[in-house]
Amino acid sequence: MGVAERKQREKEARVESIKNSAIKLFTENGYENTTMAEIAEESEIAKGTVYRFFKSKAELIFSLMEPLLSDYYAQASDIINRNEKEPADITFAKLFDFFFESFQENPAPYDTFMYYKADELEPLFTNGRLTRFKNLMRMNLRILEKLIARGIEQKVFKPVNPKPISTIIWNTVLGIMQFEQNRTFSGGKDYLKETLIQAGDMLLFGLKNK
Amino acid sequence: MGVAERKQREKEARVESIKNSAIKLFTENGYENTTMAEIAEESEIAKGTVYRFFKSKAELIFSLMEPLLSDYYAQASDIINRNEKEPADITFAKLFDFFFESFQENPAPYDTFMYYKADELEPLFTNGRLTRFKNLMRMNLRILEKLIARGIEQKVFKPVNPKPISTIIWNTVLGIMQFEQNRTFSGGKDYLKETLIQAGDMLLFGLKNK
Amino acid sequence: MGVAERKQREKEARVESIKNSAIKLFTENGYENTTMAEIAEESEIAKGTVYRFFKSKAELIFSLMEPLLSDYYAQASDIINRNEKEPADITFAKLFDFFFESFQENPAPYDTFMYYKADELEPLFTNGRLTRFKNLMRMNLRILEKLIARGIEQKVFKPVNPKPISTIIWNTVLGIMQFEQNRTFSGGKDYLKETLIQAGDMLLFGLKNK
Amino acid sequence: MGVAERKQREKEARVESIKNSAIKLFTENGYENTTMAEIAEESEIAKGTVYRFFKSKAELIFSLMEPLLSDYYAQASDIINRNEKEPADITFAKLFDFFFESFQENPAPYDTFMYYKADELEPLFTNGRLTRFKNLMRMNLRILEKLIARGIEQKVFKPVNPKPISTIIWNTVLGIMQFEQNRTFSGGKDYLKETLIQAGDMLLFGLKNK
DNA sequence: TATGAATGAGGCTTCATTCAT
DNA sequence: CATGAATGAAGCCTCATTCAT
Repeated sequence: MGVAERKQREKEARVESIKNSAIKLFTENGYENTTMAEIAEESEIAKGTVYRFFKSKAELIFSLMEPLLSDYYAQASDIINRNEKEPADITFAKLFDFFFESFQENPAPYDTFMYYKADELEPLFTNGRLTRFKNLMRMNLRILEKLIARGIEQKVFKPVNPKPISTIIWNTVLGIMQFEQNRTFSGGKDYLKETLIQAGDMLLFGLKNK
Repeated sequence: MGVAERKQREKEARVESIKNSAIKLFTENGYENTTMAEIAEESEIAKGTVYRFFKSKAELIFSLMEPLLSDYYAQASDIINRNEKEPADITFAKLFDFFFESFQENPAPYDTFMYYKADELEPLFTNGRLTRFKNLMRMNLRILEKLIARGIEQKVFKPVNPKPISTIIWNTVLGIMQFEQNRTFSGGKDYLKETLIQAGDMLLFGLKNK
Repeated sequence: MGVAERKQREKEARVESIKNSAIKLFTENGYENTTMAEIAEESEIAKGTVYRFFKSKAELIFSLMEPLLSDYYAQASDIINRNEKEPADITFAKLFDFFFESFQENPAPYDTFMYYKADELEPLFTNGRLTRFKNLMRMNLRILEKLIARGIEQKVFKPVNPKPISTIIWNTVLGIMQFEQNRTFSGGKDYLKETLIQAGDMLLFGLKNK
Repeated sequence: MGVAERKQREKEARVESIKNSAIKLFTENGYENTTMAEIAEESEIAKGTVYRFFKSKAELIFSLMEPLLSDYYAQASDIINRNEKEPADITFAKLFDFFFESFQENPAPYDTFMYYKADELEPLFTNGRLTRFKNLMRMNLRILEKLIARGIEQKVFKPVNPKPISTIIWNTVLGIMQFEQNRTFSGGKDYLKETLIQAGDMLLFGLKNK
């Protein structure tokens, strides 16, 4: 007994390796321009083996995106719900920091996530997955709306409409990440960190009352 | 007399029809998930006819994206250069209004443009097209940087680094549009206009000195 | 009356022009690599007009090949039948000269003829055309066999089997022409005339008794 | 142990099978009139499988033609260089026998080779392949020229120009083979062997001094 | 009658997925 | 379980032919 555990560990290592290869290649070339053969080769395992762990290419990308949204929701709602009395701008800053840190720690999957517009997921995912995915996305928006609404109630934020504002925030961040992904435009230098922090400041500044 | 003109008009109508079908389908399903056959069918013409007007699928999407960036640059640089003495926040507001209006007038091609990250264009475009495309993108960023730098000099804007800020602005806008494109998330109601205007205000507010 | 004739002349000029363009292009690029559009453009007439004169691409190449074989047969059988008493080697030399001269006068269509192996004509031609074409080819071989048989009877030629020998002769000539067609192999210099004459001499020499 | 070997054998069998199907169909219908789907079906494998072994249709026909020319050159130059002192007519006879025997042993690929005029290869092959192919063809001609020149020096052959004569020889042989390929003309009976031997005799006879 | 735009069948090729070993 | 060869559906594009003007 120890064999089973080793097997288990090896299996997990394999899954991890496949995911990493997929993230790398999806990020570099896009979902459609990445073949399962390339992912397999990058992982140094056989094509057939990839299918042991992921029923399809769609399943594979889904398995990269789902936990990201899911975990983020768990953590974000925790931050927001745990500090109900705290001024919303402080909570907001915490939320932003959390996002930024978890991105810095493990940036790869974010790219994959950003890669897709929900519309393109439609032909890709079976109905169940698509629904789950969209729900997660909506939940993440709602929790942010909740925080903004709270800030307004606390008179910490201006009396804005929380729905569009949550969209602005969410997409400012994603847009920047997507954009900075290719040095092409920014002229080679990596401004991602600086840009994200500035964006956080600007957003918070724009929200604050007075 | 008039036959040639009518022919010309019909040809243009067809080109327009193909472009519209392409925009619709690319927006709905993405570039890779749209076939030339579908575009032809949507335009109610034969597959071969599409190729009379667009040498390839890549040529087709390029012809949707290029004029957008190109026209926008022309107009934006005009706005920015024509008002050198004007306070930058005023010019900024004009720029934003211009963007918003031209988007409202003809929103379709914007979707297609937003669809693509430059990385994905690489396998798609021949080198010449890719270079042209990237250049246009960079030019649009630069003109915005120029305006921000001017505002800083005028003490109208805070002393920020114009490079990341121009990226923030550009992507806030694009991110919102991309996102609002699917009602799914916003719950069906169209917040696009409201969101964009709010975003413009927030950005400007975040930039302004005092 | 004059108008009709001019029309007729114009029509014939057009047909001639199309044929010449076809010969040129078929020779340069092969039948499959030549499009009807190219032929039309080379002739400076519209694609549709080509179809006024030639029902199909196959009809067009057929109309280039058929008269060649047909005329050659007419002339060759005339030469052979008119000189029944003459020593066969003399007649053979006449035949060869005739071929060589008519080739020199108007070499283009020969290329087209040589271009095709009969097997490839099968998918190309309707049954009637194919039969006619093969018959012509066979008739040309038979008339040559007849001359050889006569020479043997006259003791002017060795007692060979006329069937294979007629094939050798026919194909030596065609083979050389096909080959010399591209300078590539012969190193740029045009040896066609010299080669054909030498070949005629060799063939005759090989046939002669003593 | 043995599994790898069997796999290897099976793979080779498949490649062989594809090549044979290709030869058969190219010979019967020509390169352009043969589809990859037909080749696959003839080999009783899936279309995609053909592409495991041959990157493209052009690669497939190239792989049929190249070794033929290449091997022939190797053997022919060996025969010619090994017997420098021998009378050239004897060497010539050996060369002809060798050709005839290797053709009898494995006639199929010769058909494919004969099928193409160099001009038609141009749009087909990438520059590297085309160059290699033309070089091989030229090398084969040169070695024959060398033998003829030697025979002239030895006073065994008439003082002819070796260049056109080598062309005559090469094409007499190819022409006959190409022609006899379709029974159509010869009336069903197979005269190929007889014809080739006769041709060899005639050519040698035509060359010999005295 | 001449034109050339429109048509759509069909070819080559790729690649997600299956399956025998 | 792992492997990678085999499969065949599906996409892009060409071009012979038709047809409206």
